[in-house]
Amino acid sequence: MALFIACGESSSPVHIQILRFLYQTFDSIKLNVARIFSNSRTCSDDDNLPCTLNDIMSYVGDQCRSKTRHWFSNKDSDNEGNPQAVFNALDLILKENLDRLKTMRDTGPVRCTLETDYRRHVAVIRDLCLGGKIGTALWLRRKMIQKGTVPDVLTHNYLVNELCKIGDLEKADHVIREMSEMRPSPNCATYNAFITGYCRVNELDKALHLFSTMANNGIRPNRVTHNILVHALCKKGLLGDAVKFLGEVLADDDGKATSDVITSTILMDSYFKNGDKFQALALWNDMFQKNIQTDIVAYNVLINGFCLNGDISSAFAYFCQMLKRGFLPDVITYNTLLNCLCKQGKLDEASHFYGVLSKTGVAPDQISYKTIIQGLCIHGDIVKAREFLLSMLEKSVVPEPHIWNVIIDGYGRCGDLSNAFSIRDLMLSFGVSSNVFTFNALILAETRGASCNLGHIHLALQLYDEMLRRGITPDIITYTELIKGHCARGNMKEAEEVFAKIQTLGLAIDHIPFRILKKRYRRMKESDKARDIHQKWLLRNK
DNA sequence: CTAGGGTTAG
Repeated sequence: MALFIACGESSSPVHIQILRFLYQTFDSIKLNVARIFSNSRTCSDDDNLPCTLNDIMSYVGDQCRSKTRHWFSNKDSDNEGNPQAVFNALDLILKENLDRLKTMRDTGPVRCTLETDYRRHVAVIRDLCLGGKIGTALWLRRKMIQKGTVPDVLTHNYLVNELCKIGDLEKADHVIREMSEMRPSPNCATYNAFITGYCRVNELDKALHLFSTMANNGIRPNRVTHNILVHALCKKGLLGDAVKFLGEVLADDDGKATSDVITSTILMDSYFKNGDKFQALALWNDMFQKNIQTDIVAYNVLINGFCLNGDISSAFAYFCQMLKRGFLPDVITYNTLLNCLCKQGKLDEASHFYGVLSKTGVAPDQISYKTIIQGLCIHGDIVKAREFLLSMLEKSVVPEPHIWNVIIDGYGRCGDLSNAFSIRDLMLSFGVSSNVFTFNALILAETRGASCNLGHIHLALQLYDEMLRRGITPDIITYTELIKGHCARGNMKEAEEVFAKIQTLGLAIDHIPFRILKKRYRRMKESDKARDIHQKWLLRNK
């Protein structure tokens, strides 16, 4: 009934199909929701509870949406129905049903065997974790435990992993404690997730401490554990410690020192980043000697390593080798090489390579576009950069803010204010909001105009006001640009005011604002004031 | 997709 109302009076084929679809998918969803509610007779004291109902609804809604989308994509005719209207209708129906289910909850639980009940609940917890609804997932876990059914270690690991991913290590710790005191006992994957969590928030010492307690708890760290810590050490620039660590843990392994491709990849990457391509290559060759199967990530690290070295011909040599060995390059391989070509100013080759990329079925991503558009802008080919932007729009890919900003900046730097602003307007029309970088690019465009064509500094100031009105916080670049603009016009009083403002705000300041002011005072033969600025600079560095 | 490696960056 509600469905007919929601869909309107039309009974076109598409609506009938939607109806059929809804009735097919709805039962399973209802079941899930019912199951959740059937266990919630007592109110939880969990602090996450207030969001529970919303979470369930959005969870169910998401499932429905994705199914609907899938359903739509399978139809190529009768498809001019408005999907948003369908989603609205769906939401409406879901809300009604949730209300009904609430009533059901009070009148009696849904009958089901314990085993299917358990399996469904566990599956819901897993899905909630993967969907980022950790609060609801924890709540459901507690409900299960209160009913005397304890989720297995795998399900707990999903919970721990999600908690660590959002950085709530306190709660992860709490869950793991409960696991240790009751059941299920944490396993190696539990610890690995927890260790990764600490590494992610840069608490390496805690991660290492956790590692050292594993043996006491009767859990043997595995290769994954080692890789997590080796990677974290490398990322902190402690390659030497990483190698030492690896040597120690492998020595404890009764000489069964089987290294794997991931460990080698981590170390190889780190050697390259430390500028030691010989050690990196030694590792690569070692992998072949030990008959370790390489993979595409290892190749990407190798290719990127040579790119970092500026050795583009070796990078392409290994690119060819990987093709010959039957490894299909992925978008990261292409982006790496594309970036290298752009950095070296080989824009023609980069464009050509981009053409190859798109013909081999590797879809370019935002990074591909960003790389090539930025390369083109830096090397002055703003026209071509703009063409790439438009080609994205033709493919219905909405560029991320950074890409728009690069083009706006490109126009600004070559003095084309009208195009800079028209791209900004185009960006807004696609629903992408300006950010601090957008405004900085526009302010730079205006102050550049001001330096050759005295009189436009007020336009830059207008932009600054607009920025504040929109709640975008100016950064050091914004203020530096304003100082530059004021100096260009000789408004030294205003320039000094902005300079003072930077210091009041306590923004991290570099040498640029000092240099701009000093230079200007020197040019004005105001050597006292120039010296004054210099003194301030020296004072800062004390 | 129970846990581990690679590409961008005004």
